[in-house]
Order: sequence, then structure tokens, then C-alpha cells
Amino acid sequence: MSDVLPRRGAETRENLMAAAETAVLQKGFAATSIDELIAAVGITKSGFFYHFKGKNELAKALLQRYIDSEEALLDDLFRRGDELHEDPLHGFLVGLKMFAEMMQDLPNGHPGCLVASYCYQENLFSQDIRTLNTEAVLAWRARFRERLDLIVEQYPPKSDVDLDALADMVTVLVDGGIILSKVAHDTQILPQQIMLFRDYVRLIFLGT
Amino acid sequence: MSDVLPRRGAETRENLMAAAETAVLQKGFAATSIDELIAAVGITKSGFFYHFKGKNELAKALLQRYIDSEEALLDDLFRRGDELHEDPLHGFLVGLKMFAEMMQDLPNGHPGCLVASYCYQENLFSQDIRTLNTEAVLAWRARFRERLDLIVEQYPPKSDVDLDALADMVTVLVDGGIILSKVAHDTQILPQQIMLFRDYVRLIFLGT
DNA sequence: TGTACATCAGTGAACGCGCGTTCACTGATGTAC
DNA sequence: TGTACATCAGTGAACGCGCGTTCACTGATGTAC
Repeated sequence: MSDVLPRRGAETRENLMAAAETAVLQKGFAATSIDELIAAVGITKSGFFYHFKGKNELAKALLQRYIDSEEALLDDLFRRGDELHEDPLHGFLVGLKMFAEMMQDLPNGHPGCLVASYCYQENLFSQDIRTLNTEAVLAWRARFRERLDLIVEQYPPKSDVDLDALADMVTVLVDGGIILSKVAHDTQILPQQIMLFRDYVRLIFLGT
Repeated sequence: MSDVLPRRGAETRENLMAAAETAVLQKGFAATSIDELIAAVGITKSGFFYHFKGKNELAKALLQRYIDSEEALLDDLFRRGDELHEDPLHGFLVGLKMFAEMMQDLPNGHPGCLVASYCYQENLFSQDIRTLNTEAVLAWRARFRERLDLIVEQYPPKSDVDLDALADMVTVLVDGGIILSKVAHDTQILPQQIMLFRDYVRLIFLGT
């Protein structure tokens, strides 16, 4: 008996973060207690402090993980859109369509955006966490702005449009769409809003 | 000496709520303590419990007050827009312009939306508060949907568009725009997004 | 006009519980020689 | 191959503080007669 166990510290840490992310998105960071996380994972309180120096470090690791995974998801999404289309505009439109479909297929709707959650609890967090948050949204702006610059080269817009604002609109619609989906209990709102953005982009650059 | 003081219970209550709203928008409801509110207002803890049965009742009163004031603000805004234009479309466009300008003129940006804040701390609140929140966003949808119905009568849209989704887009852009303005430290994002919506509406119904 | 009572807008002290954090310790696994 | 030591992944007990809530009480203002 008594098998040789592999070292599963990384797994425990991952389980803690998964439990924390769910709890934070549902009731906020301040109301998420270490006690409930260790109960979910099945270790003692001291075990938690082995993995994280304190609650603040958990908050930071959580946000970093979230940002990284969003980055990877968007990279993958629009890369796939481009594989189906040479053209930067149509590749973008395809990517947006796939994005909307992905959001549509989440059975319980999008679980929530940590950036938005942290935004409304800003004062709980240290400066480095806030900076992380700011840099995340600026990176999203840069990402979509870059794409719009490529599009503009080939498709001069009908009316002149602020490209930074249009790039921000993706993030704005996603964060706002998640909120409305949650509050209205209607998982379709978020994908609908992405499709409206897609329609707007078409009107701007194709006129139809 | 010892002037006859008027009864200022209502004023104390109002001061408590103002302090609470600011604190909640900055760090969330759970992290907002009764102690800090009474310190800001200058009464004792028992004084707080004279005005509110408990923290939950404060949460509810806060949200109700916020929803009522938003309702009044939007009523006023679009009524003024309509006074400048017979036409429902152009009245709407003027109202949106005024809305954007109003947001632009807030020196520190929009202080935040309680509906969005509560959304990311849903599990803290009793069912009646969540219902209040849901009804608020549905009322906003109904408000703008009603307007869009009037517009469609006179201006058949170029492409067919989901009017409920378009109505929701106002709320989505405002809630998302507030978040991005806060996180990016750029007060202009919110008004820019409203102007983009205005542009989109123009493209849909006027084609230009 | 005076008096009794009711209401308003609080005070002051105490409560118990849950929270994040610290500290000394431990047994299993891995590594150097 | 055996042994010594280091690291990993925790345990268990204790801490003090802040939190929301309760309760009995109070003094100023308003109202009925």
C-alpha cells in the first residue's frame, strides 16, 4: 500500500486559483475568504500561506493568470480568422463572428471579467496590481488598433472615425456586455453586442 | 445660546448614503464598513442603525436612489433633445450628443455605475436587491427600444438590425465605457463611446 | 398657557464571530556523495 | 547501495483586530388637550 505520490503542489495552487476566481467574480475580492478557498481545495490555512505570501499576492497572481489567458485566447481567435481570409478586414470580421459564437456557446454565459471586477474594487489593491490592470486594457487597445491600421490601408473609411476609440469599443462592448448579460439573465446579450460591433465595422469600411 | 435646531435626520441619512455610494464604487460593498461611514458623517454606530436596519437595507436604499436618479437624468436629457427637434431620430441624436458632452465635462470622469458594481458582487445581496438591479436594466432597454420604434416608423433601417440589442447597446457602452475610462485613466473614453454609438445610429437610419 | 406624552435622532457599552497572518513543527520526496 | 541533508507541501495552534448587530437609555423637539 501507500503508493508513491507525485509532488502536486502546482495542482493545489491551480485549484486554489480556480476556486478564488469563481468566488471573486461572484462576490468580489474582499468577501472572498481564505477559509472558503481552503475548504474547497481540502487543505489547511497554513497550506494556503505556503502557496501565497498573503491575500494580496493571490489577487495579483489571479489577475496575471486571467490576462495571460485572455491574451492567448484572442491571439488564437484572430489567427484562425486570418487563416480563412487573406484580407485583414474580412479576417477580422470572421474572427469577430467566431468570437460571438464562442460567447454564444457558453451554457451559463461568460463567468465575468476580472479586470472589470477589480476596477470596481480598485482601492483594495496595491499599485502594482492596478498597473497590471491598466496595462491589460491598453494592450487590448493596441491589439485592435493595429488591426484597424491594416484595414484602413486597404479600405479608406466612409466617415472619419477615431481608430483608438473604435479599438476600445471591443473591450467596452465585451465588459459592458458581460455585465448586462449577467444582470438581465440573458446570455445572448454579449454575443449580440459583438455582432453589432461587427456590423458597425462593416458599415464603416464597406458601407454596407 | 443653544439655538433651536431643526430636525436634520433626513440630512444625516442623505450624508450616510452619499459617503456609502462613494466608498462602494471605490472598493465594493463588502469592504465598505459602517465605521468609516459614521466617521465621515460624524455620528456613532448606533446612529447608523437608527437610519438603517442593517447593512443590507443600506445596500437596497443606495441602489434604489441610484436607479431613480439615473431615470430622472435620462428623462430630462432626452426631453431636452426632443425640444430641439420634432423628429424622433434627430431628437435622439441631439440627446446622445448632450449625453456625451455631459460625460465629457465630469472633471474626474464618471464616478461609476452601482448596477455594474453590484453585478460583480451579486452574491452579497438578497434576492430583492438583485431583482431591483435586473428591473433597472430592463427599464433602460424598454426606454431606448421605445425610442427606436418611433425612429423605425419614419426611417426604415438600411440593414435589418435587432432593435432590442441596439437599445441594450446604450447601457452596454455606458457601463463598459465607465470601466475602461477608470482602468485606462482616460476620462474621454466614455464620451467617445457614446459618440461612436451616435455615429452607428446615424449610419443605420440615415446611411451617412 | 401649561403639562403630559410621543416621536425623533441619536449615545454608549458590550457581544461574539470571522478574518488574515504568524510561528514552530513534520513527514514524504529528491539529491549529493 | 547507503546515508545525510535539502526541499516540498503542507499541519496545528494561537493571535489580535475589525466587523455587524443588539440593547437599554437619553435629551431635544413636536403634539394633544
